[in-house]
Amino acid sequence: MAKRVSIKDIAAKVGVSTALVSYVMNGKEKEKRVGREIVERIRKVADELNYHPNQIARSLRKGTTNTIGLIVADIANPFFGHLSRIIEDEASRNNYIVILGSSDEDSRKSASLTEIFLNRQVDGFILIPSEGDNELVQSLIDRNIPFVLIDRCFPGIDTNFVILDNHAATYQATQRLINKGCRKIKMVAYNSSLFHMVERIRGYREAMTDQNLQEFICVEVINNRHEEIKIRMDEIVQKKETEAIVFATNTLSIAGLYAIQRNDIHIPNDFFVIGFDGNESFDFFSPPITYIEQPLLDIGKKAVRVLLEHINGTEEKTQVKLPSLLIERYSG
Amino acid sequence: MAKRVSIKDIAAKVGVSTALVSYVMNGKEKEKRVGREIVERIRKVADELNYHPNQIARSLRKGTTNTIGLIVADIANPFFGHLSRIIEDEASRNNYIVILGSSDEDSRKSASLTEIFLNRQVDGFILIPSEGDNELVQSLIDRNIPFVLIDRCFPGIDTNFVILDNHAATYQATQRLINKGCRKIKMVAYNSSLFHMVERIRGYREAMTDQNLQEFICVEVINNRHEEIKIRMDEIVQKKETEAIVFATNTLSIAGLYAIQRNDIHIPNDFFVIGFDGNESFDFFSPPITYIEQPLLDIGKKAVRVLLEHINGTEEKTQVKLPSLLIERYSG
DNA sequence: AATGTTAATTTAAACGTTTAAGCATTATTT
DNA sequence: AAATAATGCTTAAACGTTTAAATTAACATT
Repeated sequence: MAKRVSIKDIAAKVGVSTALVSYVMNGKEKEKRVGREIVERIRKVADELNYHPNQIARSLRKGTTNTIGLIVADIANPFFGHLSRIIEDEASRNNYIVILGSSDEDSRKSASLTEIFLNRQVDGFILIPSEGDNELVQSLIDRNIPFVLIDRCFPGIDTNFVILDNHAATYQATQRLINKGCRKIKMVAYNSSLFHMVERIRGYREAMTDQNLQEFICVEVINNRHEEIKIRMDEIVQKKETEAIVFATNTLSIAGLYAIQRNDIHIPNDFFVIGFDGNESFDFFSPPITYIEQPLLDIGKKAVRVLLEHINGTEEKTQVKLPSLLIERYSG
Repeated sequence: MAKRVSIKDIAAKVGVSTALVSYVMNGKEKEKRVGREIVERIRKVADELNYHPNQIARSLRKGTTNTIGLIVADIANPFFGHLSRIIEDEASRNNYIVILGSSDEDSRKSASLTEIFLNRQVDGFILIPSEGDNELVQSLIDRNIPFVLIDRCFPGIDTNFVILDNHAATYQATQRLINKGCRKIKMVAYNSSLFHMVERIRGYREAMTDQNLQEFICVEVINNRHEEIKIRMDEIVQKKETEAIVFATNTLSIAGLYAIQRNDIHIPNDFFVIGFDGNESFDFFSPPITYIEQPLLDIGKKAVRVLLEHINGTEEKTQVKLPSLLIERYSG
């Protein structure tokens, strides 16, 4: 790579010190009282030489990189893909860029990614925490590093977060099924202590209890391993007595739909189904799937804004819980 | 943020110059002949103080950031999401990180993203070029910046690229339809001069011509604008005479399936359909959709490897064309 | 004429690394 | 004993910025 034009080159050509060039390039010519015609000459030469500031040097000096570290479970998952795009755009509007890492829901990977990103001096994090990230999150707090959790949070730790009102989401979905006359309603969830999962299960449970259906409460819990999901899902959809299933995540919904297809089950005749998060597949399944939709745009934008406020020194924690929207179709 | 431990702090504590610390931290203690016990003391203190090197400083000094700029059309699109994930992993294995930008197929955006990334001194790019990126690509060449194009390339410009054998892909798909007895086979493609689109159309055309069906050749061309796609797609699927459609991209396939659903058309009774790129939706559509699959893993890995070779000084261009796989289902 | 004020510019340090070059000291060869 | 080599370390510059402080020049005020 040909070496790039630096502030020195401009200074030399104009016959002036680098300080002046820096002032002008940063629009501080008024504040620093740089002479009118010097300003012009610097601007002109910078233009001629096609000067672009070296952000690395700038970052080293200023101690700030205008970079956000974004850690998601898996960027290949469209749910996180969408969120990332929204975050990217909102960051870009504020002159930040995003460096990206996928944790695969593995707390060792998220820890390793945060360290790598910190070595690169990111100004803060947007983190989708994995199970067991409590320590990581606590250590970020201890080191006074700005961050905001999205999608999930830790009730015992006082952090910024922007999440869905998960309890309300599954409560509403379950209630809809009850209103349709279902009694034996199941929730299929991950075997996870993460708060969003706990809350989704609690929403389902509470809806059942509130309608005096506690005896029918049944939460099928699955470990997040590919083979296991498939086997367990087959078992679950095969059970004759099931009247309805609420899936607790998008991947579980998809896996469930695959199982339903595999086992030649007919929705809504055999039982009802409600999915989680939007997905094109929900539209093409027959019948189209009723699902709980998250306000991704709001979550992403808010997360960036909160993060930037904290990067800029805000101390009080911002904790946002956003409402879901039940998209009503023919599967439940 | 509490200020981090630097090499100076270690040097001070051990009572030695920063040079030695640097050597040890970079595993050059043999080469630079650092004393055995000094090495140990430096290691110990670094550990105690929990030293992590500041990559920004390192980058400034070395002129290399171990960062790849990845520009895709839209990270929210699972096709690019998958590819990004593969690239992220392969980069990570080589100690590189990825900074990400979405161009929205807009050549002004890709130009602006490349500049922003260059200011941050990325070592090279993996670029999914947009229509009109010829200039951008040429300017990267002129400035001697390492990059590799994926998914698309410019036949007139000698660059690295890793792409699908697009011609073979649609040739094969079209031929399958012809073998099934179809004559009036359409291709639905974007109105784009990008090479992958041109090649996909050419593959279709050639398959038709080779079977003496040139009189039936019909390429429906659509501009990549949301409303237009919807309207045109409705028109296209409504035409009675159509016997089969080959969609030229994943988004077109999905849009086509939506139109088919909207217009209450039955596949394969009304006509056959072959889609492009895998998608869960293809599995849930009834019937499951036959589609052209790209070897994403190979594309992503190869792209990273080629890029790293060029970052490390290789001069000759690497141009890779990978074969597609036709996933045969019941829609065509 | 001395002093103070203001405006315009330069100087130089700092950010945290890397690394070529230099300098002692000790060991080996002649 | 002198010359040479090997060992182990330090010095200091460099990367490209930013910015507080110093300097200079011009002008205004006594």
